[in-house]
Amino acid sequence: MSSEEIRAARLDKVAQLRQLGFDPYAYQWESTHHTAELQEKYADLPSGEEVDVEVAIAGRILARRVFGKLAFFTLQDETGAIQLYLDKTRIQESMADHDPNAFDHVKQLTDVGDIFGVRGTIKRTEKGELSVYVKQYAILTKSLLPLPDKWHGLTDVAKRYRQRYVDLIVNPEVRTTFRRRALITAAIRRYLDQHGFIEIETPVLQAEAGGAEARPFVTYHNTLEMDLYLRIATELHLKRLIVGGFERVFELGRIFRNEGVSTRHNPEFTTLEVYQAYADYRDIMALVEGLITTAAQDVLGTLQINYQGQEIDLTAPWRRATMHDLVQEQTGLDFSQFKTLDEAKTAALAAGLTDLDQCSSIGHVLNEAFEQRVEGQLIQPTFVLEYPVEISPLAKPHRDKPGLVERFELFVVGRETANGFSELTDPIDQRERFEAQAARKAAGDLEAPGVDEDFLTALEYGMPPTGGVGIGIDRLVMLLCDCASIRDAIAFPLLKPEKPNEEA
RNA sequence: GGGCGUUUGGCAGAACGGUAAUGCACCUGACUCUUAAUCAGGCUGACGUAGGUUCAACUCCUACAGCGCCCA
Repeated sequence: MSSEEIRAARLDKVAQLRQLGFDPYAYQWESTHHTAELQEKYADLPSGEEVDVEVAIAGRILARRVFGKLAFFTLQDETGAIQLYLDKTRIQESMADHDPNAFDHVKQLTDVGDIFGVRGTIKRTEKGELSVYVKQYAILTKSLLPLPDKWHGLTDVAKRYRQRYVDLIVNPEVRTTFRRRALITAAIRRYLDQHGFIEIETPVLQAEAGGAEARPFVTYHNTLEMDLYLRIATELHLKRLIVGGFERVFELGRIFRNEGVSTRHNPEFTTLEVYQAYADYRDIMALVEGLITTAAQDVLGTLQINYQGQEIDLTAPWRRATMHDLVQEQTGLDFSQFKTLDEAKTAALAAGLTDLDQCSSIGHVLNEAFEQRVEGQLIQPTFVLEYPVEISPLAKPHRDKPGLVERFELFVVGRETANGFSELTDPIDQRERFEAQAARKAAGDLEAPGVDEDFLTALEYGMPPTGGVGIGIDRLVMLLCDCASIRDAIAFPLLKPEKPNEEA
């Protein structure tokens, strides 16, 4: 039978239900329990025994095993599943008032996929399966479309992302991931709240997208008749709040970058940015350790995690090493010895590094060496310290090391997971760095932002010494939920439309 | 953006260039302890799109599209 015919057959059952006086799209149902509660509460009930308390549950029918005068359904709700024991004699007796043929109807008119509510007692069957021994039932929502194969499930990844609702129904571990994701963000907010931080929402629509280097999405405001950009970071507005007198602020929110899509990149993703007045980057590193270990401990109950077959130990304190030392470790190159860009490039090429044409400074070459040789090696959590000023336009110069800034990035399983620094508070220095970026923008660099004059004005009023950090929440969720792709950590990742639009 | 791979019904999954399997689902019947229920019978329905080669294309070629992996 074709899917159209299956759908038609189910629509016919909808009509039959209405004819019998039942609403196939009910309005309400009162449950007394979730399935997981029942499974836990009656875990020790011996086989063959019944408990004479009445319970009510609801959920989706995942499987049907129907006999002549007996049927077993598997009912799934948000918490798990339980078997329904449907006995003809009992059902016909209990429902005699409003449906003398209740048992025949449950056989004829229900399908796998329907939303079903039942009331009954608890019984463990003789074969040992805890069940709700049904007295009354109601078809709460009739399903028209068949679910995927009960045994093989839905494995086509594209279909899983496009029809996440089906994925969630048939792949329980997907629900675990998103439940954990919610617990992780809740744990983060709780931790920050306990440490005196407040969350303030900053604008998504901006006249100038700054605070990072990335191509923004452009949109248009009709009545203002102007282009607006979706934010690429929350940094500059949160720092304005520090200028305004808030000492501990954060925002956990969505940002948008008009860049490629991959297993580690989605165009919209979630970051946490935190700013703490009177703190420097060392204070912030301790904060990051506290935040992530607390979230992991709260949600997973352990700091020993397995990510895609690798054992990761999140126990703090984490390794701290400078970018220079790590690059030297992997390549033998000592970048502090180089005096000119040419010298650095020549040595780097000799060491086997590639694609250095774009590098416009020694710092860029160092960063390239780091990305090519070091990043992927940093499996256990590692803070990489002291970045070149050329690639860190918002960080404060290092108090002891010229040419470097007080910045760290956290790497776990070879991925950048957090990026923080002692924030630059000198408005004159900041203007020079903005102008260097603006020059690159003018030269055609699509990722370089322009000068944010209002932010400079804010700095001229004076920002206290401040430490800040951004944490990629999707990547943190990937790590803690063992997701191979960022698309497994985002409920509805961006996908291209399956068929190109026919219009214009 | 480049390379490689992949795309077969609602789902899963086969097919030396020669009639497009099979399982689940679906339909009919039997069945009061099943849990991938079983047994008997049954219908239906698909080769991503557009071209090309060929007597003949799911199969070979080209382009396009979606998805995946690797690289940028």
